[in-house]
Amino acid sequence: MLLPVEPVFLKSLRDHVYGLLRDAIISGKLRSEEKLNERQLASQLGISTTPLKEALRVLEAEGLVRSEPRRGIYVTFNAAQAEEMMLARAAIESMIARQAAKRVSKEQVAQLRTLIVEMRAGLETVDVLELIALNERFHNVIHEASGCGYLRRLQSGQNIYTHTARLIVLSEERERFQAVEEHEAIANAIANHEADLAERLMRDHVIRSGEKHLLRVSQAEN
Amino acid sequence: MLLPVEPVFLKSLRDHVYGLLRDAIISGKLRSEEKLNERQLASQLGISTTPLKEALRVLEAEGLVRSEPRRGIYVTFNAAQAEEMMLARAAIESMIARQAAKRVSKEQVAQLRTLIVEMRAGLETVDVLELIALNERFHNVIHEASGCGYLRRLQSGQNIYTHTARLIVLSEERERFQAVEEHEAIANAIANHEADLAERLMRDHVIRSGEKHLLRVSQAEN
DNA sequence: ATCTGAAACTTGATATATCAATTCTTCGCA
DNA sequence: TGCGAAGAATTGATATATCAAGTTTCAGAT
Repeated sequence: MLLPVEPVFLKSLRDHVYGLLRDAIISGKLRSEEKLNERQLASQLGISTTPLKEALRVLEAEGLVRSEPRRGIYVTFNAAQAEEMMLARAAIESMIARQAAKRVSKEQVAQLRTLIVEMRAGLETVDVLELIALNERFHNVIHEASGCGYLRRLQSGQNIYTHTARLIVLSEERERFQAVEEHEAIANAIANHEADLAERLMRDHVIRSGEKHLLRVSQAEN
Repeated sequence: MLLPVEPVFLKSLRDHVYGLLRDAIISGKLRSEEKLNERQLASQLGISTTPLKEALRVLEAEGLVRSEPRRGIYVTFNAAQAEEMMLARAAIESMIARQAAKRVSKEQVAQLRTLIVEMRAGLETVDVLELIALNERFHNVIHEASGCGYLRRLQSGQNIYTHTARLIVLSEERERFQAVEEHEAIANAIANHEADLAERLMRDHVIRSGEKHLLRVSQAEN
């Protein structure tokens, strides 16, 4: 059996550049209000301006850069915006949870319950990587239960936490416990089709853990 | 005194084309799954492919078209997505209302109260255009009170209602009454700094009136 | 008749050249 | 010395040319 091709080669140049620039902006390598020169950046990356321009348009649509016609392109990202992106995540993710509570199937409820059990077990083993994977699967089940492809996509655009940030946050025992508690409450609300409750719990969960991530990020910068 | 130049000439070609295509997709002139040929479309519009490609990337970032590398660009918009965009609007707008309730100034509270009074007066005069303008100003005050530039931007990207749709919906007396009632309740919640309440009221308001808009749109299509 | 594969064709991906608006520099006049 | 206009330089906006992946078509073998 053959392995799939490395994703890098499947992505187009513009997608690659887009990811590159996004990471640079989110991680702070490109500072806010820093001017980006299309030609210079293109030659620096060893590409032409066409794919770069397309990548910049996507970043502009996401609100990470601002383009002033015939003047320049400026990075637009700071702590305040990071917080707003976290709030956006909370808003969208909680709306997804709301819809999931309405449409979840019995199989999906079972999946959620299984994941909760595994998370509880994971608390003991202290394997942070596994907990991160479980978290992702948990949210994925909810996303699928919601049946909201557009919201899911919109939500993924608000993601600004790096893998290392997740590692640091989940390495705290208190955080691990609280996260599992909250996940269980959310799972129960969805299982019971309590849309309002699921929405509220999810919103509070994302905001609370988000504030913790943001705190870590700002600490890491100083 | 000179009038400002027509906005058309201030916008770059790509922004113009972007708006053109977005309207065409939202209004249904371009059907879902319809294939867009870059060259054909460019020559049809009388432009080169460069600004068109940039416009298409923005639409792709917004989830209105889907680009399959070296295969084609396909329109992605249907009734289900329109509903999800409305839900996204509700989620984000309610998060904005939540923040506004925390940060609103006394002057802004006064502005909201004034607008409510004007809306009540407008109910009698039946000037729909003025009501639409008042609605917009009402939401704008809340947006400014929230201090959330990013959320505001994200929210504006979820707007799919045309001017005529607004006209039709607000031409119903029952809808006008209910909208003003809801606006007043939201204004009170924000004035009293009741973040949770403001969020919930705004969410329900956007969803309720949104469902009405969507109903009108789907009726207009058949 | 069906399947295979190579060639022609289509089309998005990428590169390069040109255009035009903005900014910067500099020279000259008050 | 300071202001301002002209022109050079910069740079994003736009147009055009080229490349390469994917699709289609059709001849030829089984």
